Amino acid sequence: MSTHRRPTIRDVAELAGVSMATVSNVVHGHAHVREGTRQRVFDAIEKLGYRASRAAKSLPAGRTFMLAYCLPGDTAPNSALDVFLHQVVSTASDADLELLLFAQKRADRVQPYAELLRGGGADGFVLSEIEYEDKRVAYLKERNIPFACFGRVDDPAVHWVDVDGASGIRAAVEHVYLQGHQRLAFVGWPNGSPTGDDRLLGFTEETESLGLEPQSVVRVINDFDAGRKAVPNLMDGSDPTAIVCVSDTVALGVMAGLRDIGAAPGADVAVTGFDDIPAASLTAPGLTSLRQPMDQVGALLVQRLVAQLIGQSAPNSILVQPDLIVRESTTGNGAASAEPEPHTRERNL
Amino acid sequence: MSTHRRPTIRDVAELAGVSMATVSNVVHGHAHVREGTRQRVFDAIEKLGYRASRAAKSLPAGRTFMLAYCLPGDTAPNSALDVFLHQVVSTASDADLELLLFAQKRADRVQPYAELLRGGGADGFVLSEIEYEDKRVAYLKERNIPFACFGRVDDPAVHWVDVDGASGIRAAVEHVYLQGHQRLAFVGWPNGSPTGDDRLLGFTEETESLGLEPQSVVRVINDFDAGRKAVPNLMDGSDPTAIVCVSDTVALGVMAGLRDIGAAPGADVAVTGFDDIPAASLTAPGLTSLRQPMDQVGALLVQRLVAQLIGQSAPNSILVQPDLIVRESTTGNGAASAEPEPHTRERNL
DNA sequence: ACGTTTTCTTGAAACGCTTCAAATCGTGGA
DNA sequence: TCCACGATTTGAAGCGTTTCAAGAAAACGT
Repeated sequence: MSTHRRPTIRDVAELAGVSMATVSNVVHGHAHVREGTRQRVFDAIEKLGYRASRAAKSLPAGRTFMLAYCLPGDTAPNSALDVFLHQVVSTASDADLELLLFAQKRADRVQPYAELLRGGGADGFVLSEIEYEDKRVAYLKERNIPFACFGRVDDPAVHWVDVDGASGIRAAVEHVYLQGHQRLAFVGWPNGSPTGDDRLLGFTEETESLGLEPQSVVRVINDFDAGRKAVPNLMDGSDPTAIVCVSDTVALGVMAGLRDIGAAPGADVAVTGFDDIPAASLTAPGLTSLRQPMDQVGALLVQRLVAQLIGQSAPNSILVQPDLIVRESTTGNGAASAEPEPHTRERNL
Repeated sequence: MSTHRRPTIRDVAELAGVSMATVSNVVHGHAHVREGTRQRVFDAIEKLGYRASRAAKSLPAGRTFMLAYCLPGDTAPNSALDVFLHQVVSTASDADLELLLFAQKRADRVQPYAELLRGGGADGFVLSEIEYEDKRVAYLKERNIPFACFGRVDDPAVHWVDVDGASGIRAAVEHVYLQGHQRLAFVGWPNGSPTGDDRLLGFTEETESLGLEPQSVVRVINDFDAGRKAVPNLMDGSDPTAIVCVSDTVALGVMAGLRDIGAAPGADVAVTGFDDIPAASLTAPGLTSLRQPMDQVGALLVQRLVAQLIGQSAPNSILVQPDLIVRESTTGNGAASAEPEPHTRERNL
């Protein structure tokens, strides 16, 4: 019952028969501590299970020993969040940092950051869902607060990590090309998102470089139905044999749309997506897609952040490559009952 | 360039011409502060944009003003995490609490909690993925640390919130029964998980109560392929016309398995899932499923926790009801091109 | 006008840790 | 043996808040 008081540095000092200052020195590996003393202190620490309290450390240090991440405000499902967060937390923990989560409530994207900073804040921020001219970037940069972005930023001073969407799409195009497809189409997002624009760029670049004639491109919002409804238009003019999509959601819609008009995705028309969301492998035929290495991204972001915190310089921007995951939507054997790769599991939270 | 120092309570005191203690009193709404003084202090606070630093508040208070949540250790996709976390963070924020995220690194489920607590900890924990005889529950309870579980715990003293899986499955059974199905089957998880056992219970209860003869039940791990491969056995003996599944992942596998043997899910055999993962609506036919109200759960958990923190008593356990989302997998019009409900969108992180 | 109350304010200690100038130790050279 | 000097260790201040006993001010009754 007696909730034992957490041991303080004073308890350790007394047990080891030294002053609090010495304990602090030992803990911080400061020079000039005699070996015997160091040992006694370590023993005491061990015995008491001592660990400096975050709050007490913060106060004199003027740092919080925490990073912060703002959950996006909308409620759209974000299937990669768990992997991403897990990696962010783990990497941060390696640098003895913890992760504070906060959320955007209103439309204002900057306000939650300002609010958090007023109340003690964090030592640095991980940003995601970067948009062109992102207000948050401007806000944090102006205040000299360390941050790292998941998503490219057009400012050489800003640290960012992004997935090379263009390169990913190029790989998808090359893949279907090697499967013998010559007439491709691209289903993209509306103009104006860094991610969408980048992926489209990959499509035009690669089809050109393969010497294919200009291919048809349609743009829809990121939505299953939008993809589904885009199919009739798409098959109208150019009559493509492969449809490269900007996202899995759209691609799955396209697959449904193909079935609506009596075409078999995978067998009659190849389809590729992007993101490798769980649904891509929970459907038959499985959807060929590009997996974003969210674990890498998470780790790199935190490393970037930590580098800033300890004043190290490091390259500011990094592009990581997505992996092409080939499934039956581009290989044709749609009814294959043997899945090539182990399926991921879905859990209850 | 000059990174303005965050204003402290002393700055406010000076500007308002009062002592720090008075500022503190005003902020905390303590009695006996003259109206004029209160106003002056508020003005100063407003003008300076003052907010007490979390760390400085923590120290004398002996609390951290933070809740903590441990991300599950494995890397299985958890599509509902974002909604859940968002709600947890928002609700916590309403009580002026922030959310600290940490992660399990090794197999030991308790160790990360112990570690976090040693280093300053948190005022309370939100647990998920509760198992029978959960070690974490024992650990925290023993130490008198406030916590609330997402998942039922067989201990009246423990605060928990869970989704009523049995009731959800009963609704699914009733639904397919009303569609005219009499021969049902259940695809469940291996014995031993509170969630899986509960859902199975709903199936046996409801089929019995409907006066149906004992139905066949198979158990598989929570995996697409496992569901897919279970179909042949299932259609062997009892030849069910409706298959109720313990999860969407399994259900999607079952749908694929049905196609493998030439049956049309939705048209020939009805299929239901559980969890309403994004994939359930990103497939054709859409999968009838039970949506867990993760937002409710998140909010309730935090409310439970806050009640403990401020010493209020409140009912310890709450069951929330999942919503049956009917799609074409049980209504037959599998090729319908008009989806009944707006599709959710998938984003890049 | 004066002693009492009652209402407002405030000084200073305490929270646990870091820091740094100053004190103490120990050792080699004279 | 004594002193200087680097190696160790430590006392005490300070980080921003809260708290509470105690002081100051306003209000009251006579």
